[in-house]
Amino acid sequence: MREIYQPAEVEASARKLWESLGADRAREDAPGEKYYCLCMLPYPSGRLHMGHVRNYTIGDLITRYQRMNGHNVLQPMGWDAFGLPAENAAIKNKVPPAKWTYDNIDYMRMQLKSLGFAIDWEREVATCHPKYYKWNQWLFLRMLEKGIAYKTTGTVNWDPVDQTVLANEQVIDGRGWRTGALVEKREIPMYYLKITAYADELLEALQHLPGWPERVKTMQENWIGKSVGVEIGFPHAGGVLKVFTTRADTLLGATYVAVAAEHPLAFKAAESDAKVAAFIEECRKGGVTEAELATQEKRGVPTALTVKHPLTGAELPVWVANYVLMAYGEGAVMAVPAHDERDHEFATKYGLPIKTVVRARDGAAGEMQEPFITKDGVLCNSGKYDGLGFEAGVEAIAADLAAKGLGQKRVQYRLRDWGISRQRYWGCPIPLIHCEACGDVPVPDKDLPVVLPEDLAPDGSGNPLNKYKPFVECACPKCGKPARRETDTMDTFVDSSWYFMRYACRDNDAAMVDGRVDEWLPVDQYIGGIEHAILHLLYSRFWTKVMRDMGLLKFDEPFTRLLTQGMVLNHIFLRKGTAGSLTYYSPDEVEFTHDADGRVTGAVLKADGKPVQYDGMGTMSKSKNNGVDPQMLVEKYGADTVRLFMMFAAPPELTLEWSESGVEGAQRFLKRLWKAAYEHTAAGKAPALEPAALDEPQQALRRQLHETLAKVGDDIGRRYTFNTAIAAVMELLNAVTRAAGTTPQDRAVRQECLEGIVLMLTPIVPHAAESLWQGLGGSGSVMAQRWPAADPAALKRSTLELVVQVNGKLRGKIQVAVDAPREAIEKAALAEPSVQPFVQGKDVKKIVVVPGKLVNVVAA
RNA sequence: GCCUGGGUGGCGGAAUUGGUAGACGCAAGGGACUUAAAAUCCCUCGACUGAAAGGUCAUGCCGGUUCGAGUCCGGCCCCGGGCACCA
Repeated sequence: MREIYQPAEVEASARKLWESLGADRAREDAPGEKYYCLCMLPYPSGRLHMGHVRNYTIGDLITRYQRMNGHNVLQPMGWDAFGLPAENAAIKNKVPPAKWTYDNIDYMRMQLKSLGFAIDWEREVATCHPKYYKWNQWLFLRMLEKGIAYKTTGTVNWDPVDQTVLANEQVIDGRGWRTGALVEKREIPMYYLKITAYADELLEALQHLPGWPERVKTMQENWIGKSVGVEIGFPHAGGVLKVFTTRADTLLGATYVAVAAEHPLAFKAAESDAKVAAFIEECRKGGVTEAELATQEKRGVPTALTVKHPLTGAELPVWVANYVLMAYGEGAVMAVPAHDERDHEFATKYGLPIKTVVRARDGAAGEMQEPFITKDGVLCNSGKYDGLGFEAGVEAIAADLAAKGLGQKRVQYRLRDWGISRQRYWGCPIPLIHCEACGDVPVPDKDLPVVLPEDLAPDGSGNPLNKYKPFVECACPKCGKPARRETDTMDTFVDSSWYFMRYACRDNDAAMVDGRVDEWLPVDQYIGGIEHAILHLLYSRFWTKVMRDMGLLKFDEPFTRLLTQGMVLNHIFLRKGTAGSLTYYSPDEVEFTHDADGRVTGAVLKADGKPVQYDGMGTMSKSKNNGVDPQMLVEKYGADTVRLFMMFAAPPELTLEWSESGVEGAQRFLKRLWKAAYEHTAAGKAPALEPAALDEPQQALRRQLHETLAKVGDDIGRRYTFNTAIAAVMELLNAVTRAAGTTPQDRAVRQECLEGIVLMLTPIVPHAAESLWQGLGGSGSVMAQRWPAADPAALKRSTLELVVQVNGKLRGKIQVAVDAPREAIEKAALAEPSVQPFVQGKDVKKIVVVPGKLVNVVAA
């Protein structure tokens, strides 16, 4: 081996070796149990950023670790290649999205290769490729046949100036991003997938995913939002108004009902009431996001309509209110101001009656403050229901309602069906044809894929497919008459809901999936950003179950274990344009300004010296222009240093604020390791290790090696705390460097230590490990080596150190035999000179002994 | 607003099941080597106090449980992530 560590040379030769060995190819017939290690596929935004490096380094680390443990590992890679940023780039640079996307893929593939990830590139998939998205279309048609896909209307953001639908991201402070026009809600026809039909299974199956983080399961559980309640009918002149409530017990406290602005009753009221009509119109302003709806001021208008209380027959006024969401339940609520926070706020604001029907239990502590929302009370002012608790109250009232045909218990989910229609060009075409005579006609399977023309360039004013006759104009597959092709494309979440299956059978043009999918899947380890905790992961789970029910595959859940990587954050700087548009500036185009005391006062753009707005920390992304390209670092330090630094910076699940400081430390460590190995091998071949012949310091060093092997195996294999694994290896190297002995057994122990260090680091810094392994005299590629196991014999020790506390404060340490009895430990602790002053003259009340850890003397 | 995480030295972080707070690394300061610089090596490095040994305080804030709390409980503050058309 060379005297000096030269990353560029080391990395090039390692990659050449691995390529010649075909080391990264995954073969179905290779020995070892299969292990599918998958990272979320990147959007080809142009360049990798540090979030990608973190994600894929974790995946590569696990891949290589599992290979060393004898598994036959598949690690593929692909491109989530449809989506909005390509259209934005097209508008800005006048390049067709396809060219922009394919160029980006080429560059980013090169970047991934330069980082040395052990990816099987022969399985690469790009979702914008017709051979891929053909199967989106094929499965969509199967879903249509089964009624899982259906058509109805949905609400979108409408830019009245550009006459186009806007993504939520394109709505800034309620205005269109390009026109600055106030955005409106608009109802348009869309295709939906019936994910709600799987709500129960999606919820229940979370119980059987022990390899998923609790927080992700909790988030999905709350997202699905199962609630058990009662659907209650309020009769009125034109029929019955249905509401859903989980608090049917409070029905006698209902003093009005409120409906959403999009509710049929609201429209009916508006026919003869200009104020109601104006309010509905007012509610149409603004965007459609839940965050926007939930934070707006609660407002409403009364209508002339009333409904009858289903039990008392009393007339209750109907209000139209913006806090009632059409998308949840029935789009209408019974309002019980005394026992619901939102109803209370609304009733107080508009002077509506508040009737208390729940009081605290007799003898229960706590004051009765309004609104009294606890379920732990008893009914009052409710006639025959007085005295009942929550559950008994619900049961009794539900039974009486059922008898009248005005109520039934049912389950309500917060989860809504998945709208997949997008009024956008750069996506997978929805395979339908609209015929005046035959209606919506599915494209026959033989005509799939419906290929997206790749040379169109959007200009921001809507989907260019609409104006492109060769695409739009077609013959009806049923009657042959001229017809119009659907120009909406699919949500890109469709593309990413099954890509991990296609890696197993990418070469099969005759079927979406084949038997190899059941061989490789489910994914053993999935790794990706926490931002996908709900949507992507839920859609993939749903999609898998749909395919299972169609007999296309045999598993129920796509991802057995999930590691949610923390976001890599960076500063965000922006300027607001005249029409409300935002321009984001990269942190390296910007400088913070400071006052005389060094405090940050603001930031200016280097180019013009004028202020920019600081928008806090946020995820590295194309849209915020705050991604850091790893390429400079890779070129300067090499891939291994970048990988090591990234893994050492923090545990994988933690959010990370980007900082480059520490990269040099990672490089320094590799140089130190290289130097230690070089100096060791330069002195000739080390003799064989004779464990029985070791002196005390040699034994201690060897024990540290084996303790480190045990810890690092646990940190990587079980805990997934790669930072502490690296720290332990650093400590070991420090100990090896300090032990300067040159006897044959000193050299033998050092050889064992260095080999262990190199093997432990192989998953993290594979290129350097390859050279070091060869240098230390190892045979074959380090890629073929097994993960080193700790030798129990080397771990044995005869004494250990216990901490002595007095009243919980550290006062001393004692050495005791491993098998020392409790009495001896207590005696030694009390006799310890540094402990003496704190117990002298005091009454020792109790001595707590935690075996192997500490002694705590309780004295007063 | 709702759901879900996080907050520990100058900085990234460690402390795995309630048991030594600050491992490992960065930055900084001092020293060695060098004509010099870089690189490398050695030492110091939470705050206050003390000549030292040591002592006291300290894990966002307030309170609680416990022999013992960064870790558990209650209440707040701040910062991320998601909220269904960014991916």
